[in-house]
Amino acid sequence: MHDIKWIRENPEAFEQAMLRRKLSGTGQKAIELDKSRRDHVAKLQELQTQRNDASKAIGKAKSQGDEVAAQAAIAKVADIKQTIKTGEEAERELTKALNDYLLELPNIMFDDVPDGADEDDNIEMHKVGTPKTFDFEAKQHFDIGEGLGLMDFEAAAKMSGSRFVVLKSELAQLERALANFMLDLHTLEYGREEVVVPLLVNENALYGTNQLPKFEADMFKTTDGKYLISTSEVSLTNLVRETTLNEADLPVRYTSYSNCFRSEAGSAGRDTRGMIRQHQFSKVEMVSVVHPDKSEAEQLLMLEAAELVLSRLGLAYRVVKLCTGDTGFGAKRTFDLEVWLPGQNMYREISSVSTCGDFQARRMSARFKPTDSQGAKKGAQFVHTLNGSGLAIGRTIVAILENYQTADGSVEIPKILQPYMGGKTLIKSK
RNA sequence: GGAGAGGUGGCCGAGUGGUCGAAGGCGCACGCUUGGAAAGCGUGUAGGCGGUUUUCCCGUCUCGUGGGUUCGAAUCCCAUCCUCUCCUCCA
Repeated sequence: MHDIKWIRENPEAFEQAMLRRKLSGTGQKAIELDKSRRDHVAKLQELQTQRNDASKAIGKAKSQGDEVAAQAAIAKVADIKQTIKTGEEAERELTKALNDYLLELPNIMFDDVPDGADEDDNIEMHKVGTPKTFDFEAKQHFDIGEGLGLMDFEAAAKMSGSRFVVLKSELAQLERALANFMLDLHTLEYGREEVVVPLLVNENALYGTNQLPKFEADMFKTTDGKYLISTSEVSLTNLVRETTLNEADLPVRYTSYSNCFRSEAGSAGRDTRGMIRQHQFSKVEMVSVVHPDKSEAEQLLMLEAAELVLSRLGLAYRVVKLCTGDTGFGAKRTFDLEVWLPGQNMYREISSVSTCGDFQARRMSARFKPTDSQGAKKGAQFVHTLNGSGLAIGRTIVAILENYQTADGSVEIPKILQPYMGGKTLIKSK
């Protein structure tokens, strides 16, 4: 969420920033809403002052036993009452109108985010590894998985419908091995705190990480008004909701292995086969809560960690910087990691690392108290939040199947994962 | 799910309609005291919004949250969320 004061003081800059999001006139609209609210509040406060003065006079008169003066003051204030009541209602409405509007405005992107319409305009930053080729025709992951008899979409469809999968034996084990491998990397080498989070959250949490109000359709809602998280970014970031941290506590670095649930309402027809796009998938997530001066560096650190996961798995990938049209609602800048999939013969997104500035922190009131050079604490400021996948497990399984497939349909197990798979080196075709 | 209790400032805790944003204590900050420290003494110590304008001040709102009653609500009423205890259920 944006600081209305900042919009007020920098209307041109704000307009320019929103134009990059294909939105025009937003700043002006916000300022109008704010202006009518403030004008109203000023008037209302004037009335409240009158009422309060009169009420104090009543109290004073009563305590002195001067009933006549008290009655006079009561009469005087009686007609202000109704005006104030309607005025307070109007204030609530005006405040809500402004707030609702601000909640729907996307974050301001960094200047270095390239202009562009969609993913075709993303900028490739660098490539690592050589895309794998085979002297046989590379299969897609679902053919490999089904061929192994360890990936069952039909069984999943019977009980759950489309976009679910059942993994068995070594593939089920692979899921667990990947989670452990990734969590070890993030906790042992990057000092992240491992967290088990709620998968079901209330709507406030989702306003905080900006899934709401705009993207309700992407989520599953329970009958009692809760939502299944679409990413554990939601739960991890909300750990600092409504808190004021000490500056010395920063940075806070979390990681979590969790299931994620997406209704993917708008993606019918895309990636209908296989595990690329599922209603339920698992992911190891990174979330950092940092001092505003440190968020640039933190995003690079997160990116590095995600890259390390891929390179240790021996997977070729590239890093792209998302263009304006592809950058998410809450992000100031996003880097995607795309892994090479021989079966699809293309790079596919496997991780996304975003910095949100204070956009989410404002929404969930996550602040810290700065300490000056004398050690004295000054007023609270908003923290910066970042999130990144490290990595999406389902898609990592896809990548391993396609990159480590062999001519006879077996799949080699990447060296780094073998200790996590009981020393196994190969998932044998039956 | 049933019954009960409770949610007050950084913390503990008073306050059941009137000058209460709120006693007292703890903590913290500054000062005095001291060779230094402790103790002691003194002073100060919530946040949001708006105005003024900036290092001073004023107004307003905030005692879980949202409504209501009232000239006036931390105090009364309603709803709601959360916590605790007991029962039930259960992994």
